[in-house]
Amino acid sequence: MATTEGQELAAWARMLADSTRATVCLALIDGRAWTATELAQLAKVSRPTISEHLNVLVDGGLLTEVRQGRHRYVRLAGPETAELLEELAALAPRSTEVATSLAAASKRDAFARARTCYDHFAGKLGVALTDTMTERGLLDWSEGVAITSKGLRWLDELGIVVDSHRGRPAVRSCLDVTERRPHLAGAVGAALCRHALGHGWVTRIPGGRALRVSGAVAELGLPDGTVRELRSRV
Amino acid sequence: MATTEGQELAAWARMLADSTRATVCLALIDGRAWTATELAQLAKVSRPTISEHLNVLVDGGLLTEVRQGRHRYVRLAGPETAELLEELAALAPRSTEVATSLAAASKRDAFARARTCYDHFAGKLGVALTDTMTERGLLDWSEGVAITSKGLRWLDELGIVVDSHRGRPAVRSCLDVTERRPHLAGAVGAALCRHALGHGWVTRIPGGRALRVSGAVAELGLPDGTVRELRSRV
DNA sequence: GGGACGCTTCGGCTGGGGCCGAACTGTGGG
DNA sequence: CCCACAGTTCGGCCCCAGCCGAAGCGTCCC
Repeated sequence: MATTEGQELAAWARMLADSTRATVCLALIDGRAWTATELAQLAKVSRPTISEHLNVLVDGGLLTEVRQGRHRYVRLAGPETAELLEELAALAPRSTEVATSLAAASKRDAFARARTCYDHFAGKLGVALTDTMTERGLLDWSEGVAITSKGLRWLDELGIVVDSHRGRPAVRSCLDVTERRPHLAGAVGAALCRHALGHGWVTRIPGGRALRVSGAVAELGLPDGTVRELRSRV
Repeated sequence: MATTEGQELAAWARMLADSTRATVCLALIDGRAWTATELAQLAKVSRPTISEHLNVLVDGGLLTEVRQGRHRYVRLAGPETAELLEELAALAPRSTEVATSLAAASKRDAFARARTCYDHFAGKLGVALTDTMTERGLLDWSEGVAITSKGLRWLDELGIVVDSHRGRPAVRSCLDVTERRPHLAGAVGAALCRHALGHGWVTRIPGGRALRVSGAVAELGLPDGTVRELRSRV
């Protein structure tokens, strides 16, 4: 007998139904490739254990792996996967955190201010950049979202190369979890993020997806006030 | 120690990680309230078993229940839940169905043509209705989606009452799983669906979410050609 | 070649989750 | 008042998934 729709959904959900695997997947939303040992440390389990978990996730199509020498690198299978995980993580929170430490609060602040969502910008930074690009006529939202010829010229002037392989759409809208408004995703979103990271306009804050924003981020055309706000309080 | 984000996500996913529970949730996407016994029959498990599963889902916030006399009615907690399930079910399909029976094919056809997505229309019908409303200036997509004053007047003329309680947005865009284009959701989408069902313009095909479309659906302003297409092949 | 290192396989332990039948509770109807 | 019926609780069964330590495999580097 054919597998029913319910069985398929259950099989899929089962991949995330273990806290070790869920932790791994959430960590991978940063879009980078992690080694098995790194993930074992993160999830606080032994290497044999993480090895099995990664097998499950790769076999299930949630992750892809690249073997390089004696290393096993895994990453999320694609942007759609990351977006779905973001949504799930946002919808799951029945955590009624009452007393929060100062450290946790400032961490959450940094997360809300600027972070990566898989391979593009999110948080206040992501939304502000999207807004600015729209105001400057670089994006057109009349029918979904599209990049204008002016937008393409702008990318060119910045020296940003967009590789839109495998039919990935150039631009795509992605709902921001903290801002509840759309930010820019797609190949262009990824290219902008890669460019800014490569030039040190933003840098990753270790241990999470949060970003530290430097003044040079103004190169992306953001208003001075916005840049100042994004940089305040470290 | 506080529960980590990974544990929360895992706890949430665990609700769907059982094929019986997953089957139940998918059945409930039709937006109706089902009794425990009905669901037990559907999922082919005993009544004690379904009772426990429903406890899990209600406690987890995925379902809400109403007790009426000796009956226990459950339904999905809300439209967002339904939409998330739709997305998950659409992303999960690693089913490589090769040989499909004629019955299954015609069933899938009916499903793609017209169905409910929780409490609003989906499939070709949902997308066509959304397009028509947009062309006639009843919806405005310049910034997200909104209903125009002309749209409100149209609803009034049809005698459709929109109850937008608990701050549910009047209109909302929901990605159609089969058409891969947005269709109308939100309180207005629900009201249109309820109205059409109530007047017999569409009727449910038993055993699923698919709808049978009558010629009277033209009352919603759909072009003749579209109506004919939606009605063809039963 | 040999040792360090990243990862995997294997065996065995353990807990928890899903399932049912039987018995129980509570509601509704004649 | 008694029976039919919806749903629940209880006890017990079984299976599987997650975990680890020990041992094995393959790669890199000196």
